Amino acid sequence: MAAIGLEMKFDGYYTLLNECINRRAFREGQRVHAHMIKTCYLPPMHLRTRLIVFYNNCDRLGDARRVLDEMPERNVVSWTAMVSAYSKRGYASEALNLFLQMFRSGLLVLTISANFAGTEPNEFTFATLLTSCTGASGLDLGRQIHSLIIRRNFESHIFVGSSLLDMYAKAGRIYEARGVFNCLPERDVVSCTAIISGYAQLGLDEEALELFRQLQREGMISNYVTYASVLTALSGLAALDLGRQVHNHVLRRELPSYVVLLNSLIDMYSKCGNLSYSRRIFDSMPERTVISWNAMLVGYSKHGMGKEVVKLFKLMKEESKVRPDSVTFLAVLSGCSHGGMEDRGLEYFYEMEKGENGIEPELEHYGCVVDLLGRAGRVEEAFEFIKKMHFEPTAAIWGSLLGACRVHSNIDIGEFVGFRLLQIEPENAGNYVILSNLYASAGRWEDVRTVRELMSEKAVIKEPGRSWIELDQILHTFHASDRSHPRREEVSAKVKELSIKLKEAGYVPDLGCVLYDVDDEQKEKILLGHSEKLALAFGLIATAEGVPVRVTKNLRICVDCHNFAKLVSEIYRREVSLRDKNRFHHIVRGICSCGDYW
DNA sequence: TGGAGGTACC
Repeated sequence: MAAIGLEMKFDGYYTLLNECINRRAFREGQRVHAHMIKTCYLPPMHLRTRLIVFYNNCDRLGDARRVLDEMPERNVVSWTAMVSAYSKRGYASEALNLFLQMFRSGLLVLTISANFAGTEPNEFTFATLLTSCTGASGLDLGRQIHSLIIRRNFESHIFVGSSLLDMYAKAGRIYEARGVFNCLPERDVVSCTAIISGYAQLGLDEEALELFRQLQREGMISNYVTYASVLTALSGLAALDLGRQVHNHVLRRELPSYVVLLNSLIDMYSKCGNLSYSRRIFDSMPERTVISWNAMLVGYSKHGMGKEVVKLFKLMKEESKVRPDSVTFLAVLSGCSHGGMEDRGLEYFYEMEKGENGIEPELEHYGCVVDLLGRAGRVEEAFEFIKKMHFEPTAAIWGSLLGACRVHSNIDIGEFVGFRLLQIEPENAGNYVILSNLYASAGRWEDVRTVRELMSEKAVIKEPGRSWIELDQILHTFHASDRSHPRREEVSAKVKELSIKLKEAGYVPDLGCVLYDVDDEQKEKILLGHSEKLALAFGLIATAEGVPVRVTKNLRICVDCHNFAKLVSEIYRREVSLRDKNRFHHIVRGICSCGDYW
């Protein structure tokens, strides 16, 4: 009779707890737990595990841990429930420590008892644990766990495999990730999405897109996470037509309005140059997270629309329950800078410094201030600001100041900063180019030569410049002095024609942009071979008159190409929208939205 | 008890 009573008690508690888990009803669940204690009921292992799940579900990791610690015996499910909670909330070292504790307890039991299955990790444990292998030591740990997985024969389990390939991809080891993926005996939408997103997150956008297409051909049914991942790749490629096509798929599939997917769409449209679509999606969202606001703010920022940034930020503070985070402030500060609203940006930064927003300025925010001061021509002040920072200045910070020195022709500071930068980042060719630009603008040709010699001494490997244009869902890519495009003859003839016409209108090639030791004629030839000029020329011949030309470049646009594009927009009456590594340049009738500062 | 996902200075 007593046994039946206990069983009924168990059933009752179990049902009640599950309801509380589903509804995340903390108080109610706590009362259920209290009732067990008050009535001296000793819950069996299974029920205690539900308590762990319940507390974790209500964000009460400490309470959950107490339940685990007080358990007279534990099985793999109770251990794994707690490891999972730590992993999900980002407590990686706690997750790993608990796993080790579990693992050691398993070994201990192994030595004293034949029945050790209770604490032997299973596929659930490994799949969840691998998500905690991030950061600096993540790869080492991940590899060690991988060897445990192989020894226990879990490698081809689909969840373990997905988690494993994701771990490698997040550590930048895409080949190893792909190896795990290729060896999976079966695939599902999660493992496929993990590998696609792995490529996209490493900036291997074309590979991500190609794999997405291949897996679709092979029958993968995408879900909203797959679409979000491929949209990230399309944002990187600025592939508007392809992005629209994915958007249409999403609409046809009638996927519910997942915030994550809508955020990806906002980002994709803005990075593909279509801000009004981004805003339309943003306005139609039933709920927004801080990432939705940030994506929209970043969009306006990259397009140099400072006023819109300020307006939207105000709206966010007034009307939204979402609190700005450190990324919001990065977007707002860089938006003010890109939009030529230096004073406003500085005001925001001082507010941050005073602690008015609850967000401490980080190194990146200081970087924005250097940019703001530099753009405003306050180069000395920017230099003093860097010296007073309580962060060690990074190459990005010095790079920002060097850019300001170039635009405002401040040779003294520029020279100091330039050489400082060459010490920190001797392999970055861009730094030599800007320093050389600076000397060239002052007519210091001897110094231009010194910089050039330094560059050849240090054997700089320059990331090859690459520009592309999307036409009818096809990306046409050009490399510097590229002769590989099927329409290369036409393109090169068009560049020559442009050069002649532009020179008549006053174009003077900026030879300081070339760091090769060749004669001026050769330098001019090199400049005309820059990838963005090839893409621009191709855009002019491949699209109808009057149609805006959209070019995307993997690096920052050079001074000469910027001048060139401005003149093209004026003479050929074409709007040119050029996205470089940092921002958009919207050029209309010879005037660029960047105000010639970038 | 479980695996994938959106924003970020230069």
